[in-house]
Amino acid sequence: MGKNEGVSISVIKRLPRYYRFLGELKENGVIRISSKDLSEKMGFTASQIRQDLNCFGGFGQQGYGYNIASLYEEIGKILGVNNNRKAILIGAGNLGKAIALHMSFEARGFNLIGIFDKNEALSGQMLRGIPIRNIDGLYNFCRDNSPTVAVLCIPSPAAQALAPQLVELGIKGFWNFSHYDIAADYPGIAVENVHLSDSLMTLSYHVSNI
Amino acid sequence: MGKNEGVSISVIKRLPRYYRFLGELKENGVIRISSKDLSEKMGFTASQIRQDLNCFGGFGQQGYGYNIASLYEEIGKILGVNNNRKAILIGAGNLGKAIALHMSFEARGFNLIGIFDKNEALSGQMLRGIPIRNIDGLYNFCRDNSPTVAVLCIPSPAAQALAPQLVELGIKGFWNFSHYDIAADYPGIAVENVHLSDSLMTLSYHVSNI
DNA sequence: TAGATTGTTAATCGATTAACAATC
DNA sequence: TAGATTGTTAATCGATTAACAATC
Repeated sequence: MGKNEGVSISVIKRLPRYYRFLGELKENGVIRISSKDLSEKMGFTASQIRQDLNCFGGFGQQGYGYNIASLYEEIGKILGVNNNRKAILIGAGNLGKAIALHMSFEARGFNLIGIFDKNEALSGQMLRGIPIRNIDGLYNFCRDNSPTVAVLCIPSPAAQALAPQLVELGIKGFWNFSHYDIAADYPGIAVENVHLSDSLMTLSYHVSNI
Repeated sequence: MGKNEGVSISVIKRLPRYYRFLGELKENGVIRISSKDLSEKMGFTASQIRQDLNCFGGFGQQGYGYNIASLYEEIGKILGVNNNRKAILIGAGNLGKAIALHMSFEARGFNLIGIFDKNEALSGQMLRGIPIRNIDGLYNFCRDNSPTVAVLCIPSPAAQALAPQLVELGIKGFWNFSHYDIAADYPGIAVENVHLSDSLMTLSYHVSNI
């Protein structure tokens, strides 16, 4: 791993957006596109697009542009959409349920194999064909199934307490919806903190300062 | 409006994080904090904290640091957490339901006054004490209640079609969970596009490139 | 007063944009 | 071949960090 070590966070955060737009173009039967035309669609500069893509390889062709199908596939590879990583979801409240039911985990490189909640009353209930298990079974489940990613839809204190345990159990990545910031300082652990409240407050600011 | 026009997006995106950490410190009964101590807690540099805060005013005191309660309140004001803007939510599927039930709209400056879905079968069902209405009633509802913010939990094509109509109806801000990017080029309209799929793919990349 | 810590200016760093030679 | 468009280097811009005089 670590082949693309030099690539900056700013570039990486744009990759899913490229993937999205290229996917649409592909759906619409478009075969090729120049960085200039893509820049107009996406609201980036053509220069930035060429720079970004060149972090990973020369995917284009002078005088022609980029082949959409193959660029889409390349970016998919970079993002690991076919990696099929085993993931577990912890917390089957409103948000956890919505995430479990709503997200296309498969299309993004994940395979949701387990759902946990501390609420005994939920145990056995099915979400997406996956049974909700009691959190007590987490240790054995991880030992037997070796998931590598955990989706946290639990309150801050629970997330704070659980994160180190999950690292012990072999979790390499967190998709964290709790109010708590999982430190980016676990060595060798990837974290995406999704702070919906922060996003809502940013919107509040912008609406007030249009 | 537009008083803080010069402030960069990077700074604004950090404000909710300040607000969160200061809120916790306040809860814990801490009275004052220096930029240095705060920097260690938050993982920013002290320099950045002082720069960020000074975009909005001199909230600190030399030799003392920052008073937590008053800084918390100031940032709250900047973010508009007491603005109580009328908001509507469109799309009461899994995600819409979770957002409606899970988010503390009030604590972030919003008052959720209406929920809409095109599915007739959901009409009348209550979420958080708010009845789900049929989307057909949107026009009259907006005319009568003048909401200023719309939360979109609907598929891309629906979001794309609805956005301009909502602008017509007086919506000034979008919290958009659809796959579609609402253009930041509506003049005078604030947009927060929340792309959960993009976040998940970014995590996928990071896990593969630790 | 002396010590601490801010507010603010200057220096550095990184990311974006522009330019253009290479080449399909 | 001529035209188009990339890959890549150089220039610009903005954001972060460092430094320090002001001041509580």
